Amino acid sequence: MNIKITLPDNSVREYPKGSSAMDVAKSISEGLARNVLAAKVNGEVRDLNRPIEEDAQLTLLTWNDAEGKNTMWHSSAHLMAEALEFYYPGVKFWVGPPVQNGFYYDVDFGGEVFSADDLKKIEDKMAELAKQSNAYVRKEIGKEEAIRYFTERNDPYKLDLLSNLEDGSITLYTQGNFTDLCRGPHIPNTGYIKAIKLTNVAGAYWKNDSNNPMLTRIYGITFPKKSELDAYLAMLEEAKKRDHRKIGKEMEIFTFDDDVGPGLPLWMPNGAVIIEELERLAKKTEAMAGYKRVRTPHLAKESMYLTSGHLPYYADSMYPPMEFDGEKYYLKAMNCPHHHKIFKELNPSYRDLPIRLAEYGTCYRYFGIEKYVMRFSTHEPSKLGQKYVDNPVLWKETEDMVRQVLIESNIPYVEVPDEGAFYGPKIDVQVWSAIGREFTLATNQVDFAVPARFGLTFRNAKNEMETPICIHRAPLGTHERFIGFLIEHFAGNFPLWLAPEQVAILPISDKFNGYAKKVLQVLINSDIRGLVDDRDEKIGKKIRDAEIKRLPYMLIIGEKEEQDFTVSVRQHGKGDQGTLKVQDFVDKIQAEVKELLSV
RNA sequence: GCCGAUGUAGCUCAGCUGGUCAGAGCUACUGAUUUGUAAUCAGUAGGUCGGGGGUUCGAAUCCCUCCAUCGGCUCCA
Repeated sequence: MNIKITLPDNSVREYPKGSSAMDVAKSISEGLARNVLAAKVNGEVRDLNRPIEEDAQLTLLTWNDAEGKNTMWHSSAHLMAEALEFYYPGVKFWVGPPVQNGFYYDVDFGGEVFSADDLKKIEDKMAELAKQSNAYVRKEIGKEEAIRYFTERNDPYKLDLLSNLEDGSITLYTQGNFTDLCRGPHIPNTGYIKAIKLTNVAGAYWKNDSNNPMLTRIYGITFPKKSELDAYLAMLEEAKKRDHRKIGKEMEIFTFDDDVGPGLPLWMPNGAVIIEELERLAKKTEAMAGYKRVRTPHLAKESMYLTSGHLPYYADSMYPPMEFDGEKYYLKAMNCPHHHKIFKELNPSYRDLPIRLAEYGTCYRYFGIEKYVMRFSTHEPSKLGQKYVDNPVLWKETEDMVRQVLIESNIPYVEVPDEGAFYGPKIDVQVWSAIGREFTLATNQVDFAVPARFGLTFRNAKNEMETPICIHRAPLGTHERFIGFLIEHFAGNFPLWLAPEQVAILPISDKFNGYAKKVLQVLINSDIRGLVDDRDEKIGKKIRDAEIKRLPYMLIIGEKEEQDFTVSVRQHGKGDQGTLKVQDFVDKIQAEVKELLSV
């Protein structure tokens, strides 16, 4: 008897009943049979060798499919468990799922410390076991039998899992000397795993509950080819090189000091230049949009944050208050309450609206990149009055309004429930750093609560008092985050307008230091940031150092240049660009900056 | 808060089974060299080995404690 198998391209093939997905793969091509890792049968991911008993939609999953990768990594977790059991007989296992980049297994070593130094021997053992190409064997088992099995093995974790499983749906998988309670699926045998790297060991609470004991979580990743592992490791190295903490220090952008305190950056001269350039751009943009600048103090009394309503929500992320004359003062964690006070003093009429205020103040909160996404955060109705201001009508109104704006402006976004601010919905720009950390860069927040708390009003056209709605904006987020993002995005190779130092003037020998300084003066007079490397070094060394410092332009000058009042231009990463008159170089730089800044 | 790692000269790191273990490279400084597109040579200087306490005849090294940094504590057989 035959069954009909429908493949993703909608072609239909007939096979004897009970054929496996592997049989299908073999019938299509030898290469496919070699690369296939698992099969999706009628939407369910299954082992390749399980017989198919009826007509089915079949997708053969390879390393190029997320589900194929996950199957491989899940099987790798079992392989790691086998290796661990070899060296640590009696260890207990909790769960070992595939994750974003690889897999982990949570392990109870019974008090023994397992540290990163122990990873290598496990890795080696895994490689040895992988070579044996042991099959992953599936076995269906009754619940009672399963309970007996894991009771005998004195395994409280698997018994805990079993307690939530239904009889008839329980399976064990065995490869080599290791058997685990597992729903599968798995790759056919351990030989598919060709490259192994155990990456990290960390603590993780059992069931993610800090009241529970802590298990040892071991992270790893595997590949079907050695070359893919090498590429992955190279990618990690590359990301590490972009880490803003490393580059920031290297380029003398910012530093931290134990005496100043954690999370309190000291912006060095190079960092200050970047901040000032960014603010200059932001100020210009805001001025064009009708914003007016204000300045407010770094402190405010507790009463203001009680009025605004921030204190209960932000207490954890604000520094503790300082007391003076019986009053509590807080370092400001946000500008908006101060700005509400200014609004009140302005006492506007509807003709004055909207009032647009902007400030680049220092706020205090306790606490690489190629992609970003607009995140529209909304509230969770069940949490009104707790996490959110209790005003369901305004929530609905403003959320609909913001959604409409996003759609009409053609801005792609993802909607995230239960992430709104306590006073209203918000739009964030989410980015991912080179080292994989997600954070919020810029934010726009609708606020229909705080203006009322401050008693803000304006006079409407009917000469009645009305409460305004406030929109909070943080176009740059914090300097730390924004500049951190820029560092990683550019890997420290800032565009000309942001580069702390734009031009290095490199005299061939000290005979030309005088001319170099003249050229520097011309640059300075033209608002170009430059320096002269007048060290007693050979030109090759000066160039090398300027390249390492990521200086966008180098001007090499010697006898020829001095005679003709020219400079020999070299561009960072691009090499020799020929000779220009000094004034032509100035024009070129100014034009380039202008072009970069005209968005 | 918890688990693990790390903290040695301005920077990157070696030394850490206790006794020529206080080192290297870069940087800085001095001198020689006067250099044409990614490292000239030589010399000099620089450190309470994160802070504090303890064990010992003797501690960078072992123990305790505190501080700071990094990774993790989300992806449920």
